[in-house]
Amino acid sequence: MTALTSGKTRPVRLADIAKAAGVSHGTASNVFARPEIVREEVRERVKAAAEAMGYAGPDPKGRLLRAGKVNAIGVATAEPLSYFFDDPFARVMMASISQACDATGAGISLVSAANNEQLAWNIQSALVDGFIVFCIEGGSRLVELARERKLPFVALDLDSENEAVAAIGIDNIAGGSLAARHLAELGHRRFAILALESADAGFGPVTQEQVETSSLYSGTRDRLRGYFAELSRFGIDVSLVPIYETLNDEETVRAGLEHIFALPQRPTAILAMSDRMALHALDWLRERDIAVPGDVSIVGFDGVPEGAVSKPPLTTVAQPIAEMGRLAVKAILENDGSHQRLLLPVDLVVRASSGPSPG
Amino acid sequence: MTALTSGKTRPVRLADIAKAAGVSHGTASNVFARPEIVREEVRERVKAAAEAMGYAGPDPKGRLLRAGKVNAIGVATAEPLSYFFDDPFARVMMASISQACDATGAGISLVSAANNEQLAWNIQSALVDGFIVFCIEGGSRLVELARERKLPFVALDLDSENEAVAAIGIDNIAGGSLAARHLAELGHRRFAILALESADAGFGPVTQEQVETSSLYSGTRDRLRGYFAELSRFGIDVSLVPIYETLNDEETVRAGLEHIFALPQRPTAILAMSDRMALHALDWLRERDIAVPGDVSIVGFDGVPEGAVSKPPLTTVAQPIAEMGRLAVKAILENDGSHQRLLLPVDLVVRASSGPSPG
DNA sequence: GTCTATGTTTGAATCGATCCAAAGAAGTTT
DNA sequence: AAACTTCTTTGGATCGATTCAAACATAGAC
Repeated sequence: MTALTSGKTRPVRLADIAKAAGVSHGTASNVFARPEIVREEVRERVKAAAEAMGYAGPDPKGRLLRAGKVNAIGVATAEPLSYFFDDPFARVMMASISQACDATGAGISLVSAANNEQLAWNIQSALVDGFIVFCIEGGSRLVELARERKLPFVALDLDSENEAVAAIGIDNIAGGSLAARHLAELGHRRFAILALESADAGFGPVTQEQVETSSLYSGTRDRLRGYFAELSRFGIDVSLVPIYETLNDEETVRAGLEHIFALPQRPTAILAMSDRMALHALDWLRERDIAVPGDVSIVGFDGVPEGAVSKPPLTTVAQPIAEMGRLAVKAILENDGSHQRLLLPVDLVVRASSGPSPG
Repeated sequence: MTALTSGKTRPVRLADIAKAAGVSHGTASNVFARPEIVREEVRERVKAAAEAMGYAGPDPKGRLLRAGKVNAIGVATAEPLSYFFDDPFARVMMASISQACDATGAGISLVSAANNEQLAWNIQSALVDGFIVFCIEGGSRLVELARERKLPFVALDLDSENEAVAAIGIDNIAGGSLAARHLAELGHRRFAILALESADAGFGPVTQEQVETSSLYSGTRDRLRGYFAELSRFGIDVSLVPIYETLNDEETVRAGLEHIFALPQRPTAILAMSDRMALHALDWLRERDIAVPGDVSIVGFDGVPEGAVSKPPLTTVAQPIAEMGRLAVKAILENDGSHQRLLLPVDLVVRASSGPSPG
């Protein structure tokens, strides 16, 4: 019934309907933006013209340029886009970020890319008011790219050593201590550590020195410092504690456990630097009928919801993920030019995966 | 070292650096867009000026207006934003959509809103080249809103009866038949059905007629038709099969099971219209020591990955989720003005939650 | 009949880029 | 020396809106 609804290309601009209705484009704009200041008769005439010509309303592209604000924040990662939907930690974080955005009416743009070149372009051309950067891996380059846009931005996790970038992170050292103390107090003395990466794309057994010297991932380093500081306090010789770095996926976690449990001294307690690793470890242990926490206790890190329903439920160091998401969104939207670095506290959540040492 | 990096507002435009470098704005633009056609000496001069003035590169806002294309697709839902990260089906779908986007270099904008008014505005002002609409609930309004933008768009799930909108869906009738036949062939004769909504925000026991007459959710209706067509074929009186509608959440699923198992004739087989419901049902049954599939068999719908690792693994009707995501993205990006309605086939995936009838 | 207050409408300026036809420069042929 | 290439650069037009000071109407006050 309406005219030309099925026309292929349909470049009807505000100016067109203004002309058709016999008013200036200024008035036509007001009809949509502030209808109350336009005389009713004129308003109806313009609306009728718009309807007749199949005008879809003011094009946001035009408005955007004038207004300057996009009203959307970009969430960037160097991982593929699907990371946001696959990784448990990312999902919880995104859920909290999206709640904060919903509350303020801001949209979310996901930014990422298959390769590095694409990533640069995607960040440079993202239509956003600011960036929240997940710097899980290869963070430094991502942060640099985001910085170059000169938009408000905040890094999640303080992996970047660069003091000049705004960041929201957690106290990794305290978190490590919390986990280690819990197990030590339960009487454990033989430990093994499932670590996150300390250098790009590396996995396998490493030493404390290697982690300390590879400056790229301060999160890994600090959690380890927390573990070791506490274990030393209990008189444990940390130089004998095996550390196995994984890629935070099932395959390398399993490889790590094979390695650890092939050592002469089997551990009674495992410190995992992520819940994801801990959950994979739980599977591996169950398959081998190694009782948790009867034979081996395990403590994760992150506090993802999956940990609450695993078999057994996972003792873990919980990050205030919801709080972090909220603060990140706030930092972007209420940006005042200052860039602060926030260190949030973590919490030990004791569930059933940790118990007294069998010894 | 660099000039005014910390200035509060910093409106450096391309024209500014052009003037500073003593070239026309056209040339300055070329330095960034097609550097190879600019003489090296000039190029360096412009770049130096940009650097000195703290120019972050061409503002995408400006480029956008000229180019017309945003290079991003919007994914819209009437649920809160966090739906994308919480719901298993949505997550798998989003993962496949994001893979398709990654492959083509397109970005993703998440569109949603707390209330209906916000939703309208968010859709009207979203900077996207097209919409993929998740019309799980309240689909019709959402579809209408997206239509009004007159951008390419495609609805996921054919819940909208409106033949004029492009949509990608699955053969719900065939899917229902597949599930029902599988159980009937295993000897089951006493069935119960956990249904999705057939009318807005409704849950509780319903009759076949109620589902048939509430036209809002054709997905629910068609799955039911598939179930009943097949059960009738096996001589089962479908008017005696209890149907309980849930909100697809734990609470209402549990309420549904309480209801169903309080009936005089306990079922030996449950047909669930979503994996999410089926998984909650599995929990409920385990808590009551009702053996699956010993006492009761259950078949889900969707084919989410969680179903493969549940206890026991879930027999289900798998949707080609990855394929749907890919096709949806393709439909937006290669939009040729035509709107097609695609009906994709589904697959029965037999796992351990279904077995011979105990009778 | 002039003045003022109030309510509408106008049209130029602006947002920040890209595109392109035409002009200019420098080097080759004829 | 004129004609023809080839390579660079220029500056105006354009994308689609919003904003705002000024112009214009209309009505009521004096």
